[in-house]
Amino acid sequence: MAVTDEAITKIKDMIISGELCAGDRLPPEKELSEKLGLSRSSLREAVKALEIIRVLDVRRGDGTYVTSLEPKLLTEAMTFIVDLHQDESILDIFEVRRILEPAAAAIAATRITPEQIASLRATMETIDDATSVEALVEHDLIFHQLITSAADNSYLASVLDALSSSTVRARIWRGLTQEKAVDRTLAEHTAIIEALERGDADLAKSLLTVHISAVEYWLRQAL
Amino acid sequence: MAVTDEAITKIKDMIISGELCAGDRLPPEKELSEKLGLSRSSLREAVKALEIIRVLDVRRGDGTYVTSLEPKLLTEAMTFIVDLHQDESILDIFEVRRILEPAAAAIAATRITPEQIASLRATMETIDDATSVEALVEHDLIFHQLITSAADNSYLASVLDALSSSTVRARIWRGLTQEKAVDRTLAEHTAIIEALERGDADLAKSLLTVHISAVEYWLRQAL
DNA sequence: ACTAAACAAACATCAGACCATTACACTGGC
DNA sequence: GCCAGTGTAATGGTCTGATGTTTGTTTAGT
Repeated sequence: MAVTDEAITKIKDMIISGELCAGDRLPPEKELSEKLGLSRSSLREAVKALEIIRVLDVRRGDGTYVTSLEPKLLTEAMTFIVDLHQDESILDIFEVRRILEPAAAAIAATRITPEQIASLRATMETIDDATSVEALVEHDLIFHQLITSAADNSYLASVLDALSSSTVRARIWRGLTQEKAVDRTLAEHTAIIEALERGDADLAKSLLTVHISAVEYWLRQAL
Repeated sequence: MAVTDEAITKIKDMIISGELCAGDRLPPEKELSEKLGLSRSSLREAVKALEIIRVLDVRRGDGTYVTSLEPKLLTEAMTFIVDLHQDESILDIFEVRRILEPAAAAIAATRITPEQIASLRATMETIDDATSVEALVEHDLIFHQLITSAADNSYLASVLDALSSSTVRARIWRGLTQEKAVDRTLAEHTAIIEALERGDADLAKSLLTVHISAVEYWLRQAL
């Protein structure tokens, strides 16, 4: 194995073993490179790789730290990869969403707070007939994120957020606008909010299944 | 933005725009670094980061290539991150698995081939009373992977594989062995195979829910 | 006590050298 | 003509050392 990959493994092991904890600061690059037995250049490659997947946080002029390692950090790394897979595979991604999002809504229905309901309603009010596609995408993003976060499971939220990255969303809403299907989609959002408010897990789940399937059906035709 | 991060973005954009396709070879490091306007060292950091998340494949003495970008490559990158999140958060991970795996089994029940059924049976026959924990983990890994792959959705398989990384599995089987719960777990595996063979999606789904919930219950007590 | 300048520590970047591996073309033998 | 072995060029892997930039801390002055 290359020295850089060894260094990646060693740093990872230091975190798994507990030698390094969330928030801890790593030794300076020079010192760490000597300890691990490689040059500073090679160590920097390892650190950069761990920074991209949000394991390390490098602060210039200060030092390098282990991130909080919260599940939400998984999103960024996953989104990066999902963004690159956008053609045929989009239907597979939707199949996973159609499993996860209704389940998330059902959980959310039992746990959602009045404040979260209010936030959902607020996102609806930012929309009218003149709203741009970009604003619709933004609304959609927040709407679905509010539901997944109401399910109170960071992993669930992270995976779902990554699977519905904004580049994918943008393409879909552009299509929905052309098909004049925006009204129907927004009406579905309203119905979902009402089901969540009544705590009707079963209805919320079914509504989400219908909601996602509708988009999936449109996509299947468009491709 | 730092030059290295710029380089990462530029390379990513080259892939999204189609300037670089799966399997394509990048220009040599020296040439690419001049084209992007940064030193070879800094470019190498960018390349290393993209290699870790399986976007690039670097072959020493040959060149650097864009990977196939298949969804299964998502697994490795995700596993790397999930491996680092192993304490309290394990229950959240199980909640996601309990949603996805029964759904995957239901889909698998309608699509599974006789060959895949035979492979599942074969994994059962490698096990007896004297089997070591390591071998049990290996069996479990293959068993669940066969089911997710029978669902014929690479994204579903990737996400599930990542969420049930082998480090997590190892801990659990060690616990099951101590609790003498190995027999019951293996019996559940057998029942799942039979449901899949009969194409009974509903039963397969329920069996998976029970199967995962049992482990989840044990975990909740153990923590 | 407060402020601002100086300092030190740490990461950012670069240039250039040399090593190790691989692919490929060439050559000789069959 | 075909194949195996060989050599070479191309390419990534690694190291060293220097310099720039940013940040946090200390210190001198008010």
